[in-house]
Amino acid sequence: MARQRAFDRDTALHSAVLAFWRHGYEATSVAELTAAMGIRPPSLYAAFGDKRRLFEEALGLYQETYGAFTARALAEEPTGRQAIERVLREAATEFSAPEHPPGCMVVSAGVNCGPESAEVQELLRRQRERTKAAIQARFDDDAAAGRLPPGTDTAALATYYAAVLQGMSNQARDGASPEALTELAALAMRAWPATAAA
Amino acid sequence: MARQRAFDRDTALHSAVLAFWRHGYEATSVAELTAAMGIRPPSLYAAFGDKRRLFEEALGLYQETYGAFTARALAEEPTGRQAIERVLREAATEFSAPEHPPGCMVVSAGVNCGPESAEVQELLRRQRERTKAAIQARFDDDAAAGRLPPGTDTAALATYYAAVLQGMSNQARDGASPEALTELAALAMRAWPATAAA
DNA sequence: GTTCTTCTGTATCGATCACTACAGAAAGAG
DNA sequence: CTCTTTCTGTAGTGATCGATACAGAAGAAC
Repeated sequence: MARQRAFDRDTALHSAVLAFWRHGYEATSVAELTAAMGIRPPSLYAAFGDKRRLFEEALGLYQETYGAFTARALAEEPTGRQAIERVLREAATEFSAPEHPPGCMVVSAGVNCGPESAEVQELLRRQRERTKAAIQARFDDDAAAGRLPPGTDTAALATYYAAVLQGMSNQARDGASPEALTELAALAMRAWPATAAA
Repeated sequence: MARQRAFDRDTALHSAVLAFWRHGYEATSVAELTAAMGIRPPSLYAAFGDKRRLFEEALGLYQETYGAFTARALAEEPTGRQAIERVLREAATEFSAPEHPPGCMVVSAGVNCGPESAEVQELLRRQRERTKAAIQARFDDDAAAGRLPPGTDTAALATYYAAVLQGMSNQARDGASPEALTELAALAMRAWPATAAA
């Protein structure tokens, strides 16, 4: 029927992920995006709508790839404690891997945005809250199974570990090594409430 | 001799602190700054040089006022443990105080900057490292005095608490209450190494 | 081949960016 | 008063922002 796209949409989207991850939403210009994606502005707008919708798609791809280790650990580990311990341990490696920008895109890509990108900030904030809620859900399982002391505030515990993850992302952006982040993760696990019986 | 300035320089600088604190360095435009400071661009440039130097001065004022609680706690408390415990406790209140933007300006004002503001990012990064080093120095005192188990990695401990502080700043920016942050701080203190003798 | 549709590249839109030229106004020196 | 100096407001600099108008090119239907 018509002319077909001359570039691979998924490859271009992946390049956009890396660009947004490195400099954040606002600081990544369309000119920088088109250069990274190897296309011209009209192709970008035809394929992705506008900069905001491109970011939304990029964030989705990030979650399914680089950021998927969190959901995987939370789903696969038998206990909340083992789940969060694995999340922190894998984050230490992922956040400082040299193959891609440091830290976590969900944590850092929307920090310094003006009011005109309030939608994007809100999108990221909701994602951070979803992660925190998923962590707390596993802790609630532990509490229900008696693996946490009676009366443990699982919401506060989830907030604590969410903050540690965000702090690890910041440290990685400041150049922390995988080893330093792994030590950090191990220290953070010492805050886990002691159970009376094993 | 000559016409004198029609605005109060310190008051204007304080307004600049709040503007930079809220939206970060790059996302705060000169137009927004002049509006917040109640002056016109030529007055800003005559009094402060340019946007970057205004930010440097604003950061200095922030450190002497809103951000001074950290240095104060580290200087005044008798032990490293008491110092970091007070830093976290006061940060819980300061980061979520309704009188000013949430979180810590040193943590959040330079996150999403492009390469053209590398100097500002580096300025903030160095400040974060100074704070981490100041924390570790107090931990080293504790280690030398036998208040920490032999062989304790004080650098890793300082990295951990620096990350917790940054995570608390992020949580505050996401709307965490002073109470939630205080609970977070208390949990973070549970990672403190147990000493064999008291 | 012709037609239709969609993509691509050039070149540009108005708006905003950090920043400043310029002229008038204000205040002390004489 | 005049002179000198510095500040203030208006207005506008070139550059870049996100986003597009337009025309030509590409490919399938016929």
